[in-house]
Amino acid sequence: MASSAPEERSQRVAEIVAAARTLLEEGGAEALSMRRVAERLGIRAPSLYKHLAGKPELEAAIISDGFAELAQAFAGAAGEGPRERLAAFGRLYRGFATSHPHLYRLMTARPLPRERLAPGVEEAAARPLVEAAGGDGDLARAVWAFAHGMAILELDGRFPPGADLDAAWEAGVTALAAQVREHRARRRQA
Amino acid sequence: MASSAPEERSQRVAEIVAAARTLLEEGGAEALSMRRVAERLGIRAPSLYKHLAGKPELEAAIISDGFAELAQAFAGAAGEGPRERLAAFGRLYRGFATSHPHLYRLMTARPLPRERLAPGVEEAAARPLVEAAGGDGDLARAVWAFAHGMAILELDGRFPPGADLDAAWEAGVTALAAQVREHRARRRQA
DNA sequence: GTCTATACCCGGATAGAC
DNA sequence: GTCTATCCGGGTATAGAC
Repeated sequence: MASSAPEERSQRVAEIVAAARTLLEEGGAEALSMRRVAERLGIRAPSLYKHLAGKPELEAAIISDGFAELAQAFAGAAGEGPRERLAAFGRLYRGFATSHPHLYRLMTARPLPRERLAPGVEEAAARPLVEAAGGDGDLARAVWAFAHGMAILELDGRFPPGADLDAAWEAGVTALAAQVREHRARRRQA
Repeated sequence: MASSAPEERSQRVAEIVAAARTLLEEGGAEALSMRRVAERLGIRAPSLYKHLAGKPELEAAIISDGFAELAQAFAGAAGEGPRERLAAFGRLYRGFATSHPHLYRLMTARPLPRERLAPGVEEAAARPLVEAAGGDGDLARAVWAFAHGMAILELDGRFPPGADLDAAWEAGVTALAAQVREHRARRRQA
């Protein structure tokens, strides 16, 4: 069974997910344990299993919420040409990742439990990306790979200390925007 | 203390690292436990601590070896122009990731324990990337982000089932190669 | 020096009583 | 719906046998 959207969750389940989310955002994935979630709610860990199937389902609920919030963040993406659209997408993407680093990691840095997610949330978050890429699926995947790579490598502290990440983002956006423009030109010809 | 290079490792430590590497490559990070490593060597887990400080040091030894192998793989990278050099880099990078998925994840999908690594291995693996990017550090980081994003998203099964990943790689390489060419042109002017 | 046995703490999860 | 008791597996420290 797929995880319910927030509105369909029972009061108790919503409280559990909220407590779990707080633990995750404050202390990362290691801080998110069933025992700790229970402790935060003043109950024992086994009691949680009367409301949720287990930890994977709890994580999936958090991930579903994350995708919904990401899609909402993208709603504010605007821009005249491919260049500005891609740049705006990049700013929002990076902003989400750096604002919710542990949540972002949970959402992206592992295989996605698609069967447990609320239906449609992944697609809703992906759509603005495809649009920013001018409708070309291959290019959209290249853009996503770039954006995810920049975001996750920054979160993990993998870039050198003095690295100018704004400049790296700009270099990638510039390169990919030129491709979007070319793809559009080819499309007009056909 | 930094992890020793393979040649400086004692026989016993080398055997332990080899057993750990096998477990990792065969069963992923969850399969890599101190108990299992010991079992594979016919001893008990606590005995390992006479040879190694702990699991983080064992992982660091595996990671150091991985970087050395990655640097060696890049040695075969050749190409006439920026386009072909970047394409060759991408092929080798993707090949390494798909040939050793669990090792690649251990090396890249988490913060890097730099203090425990054998000195110089990270830089040796990074150098060919900077060269492929034409010497521009910002562009090199954009290239790395793209390559890592493509590799890790493929390993984690995050792209749609029918996605043409060869085409996505090509789109990104084409876009970034054009930037490398432009950077070179600007450099000649100055 | 190298290994063993034992033990502690943490984690996910289940069974069954109230 | 919550409890207690319990199991399993993991990393790790200590004590002591050989």
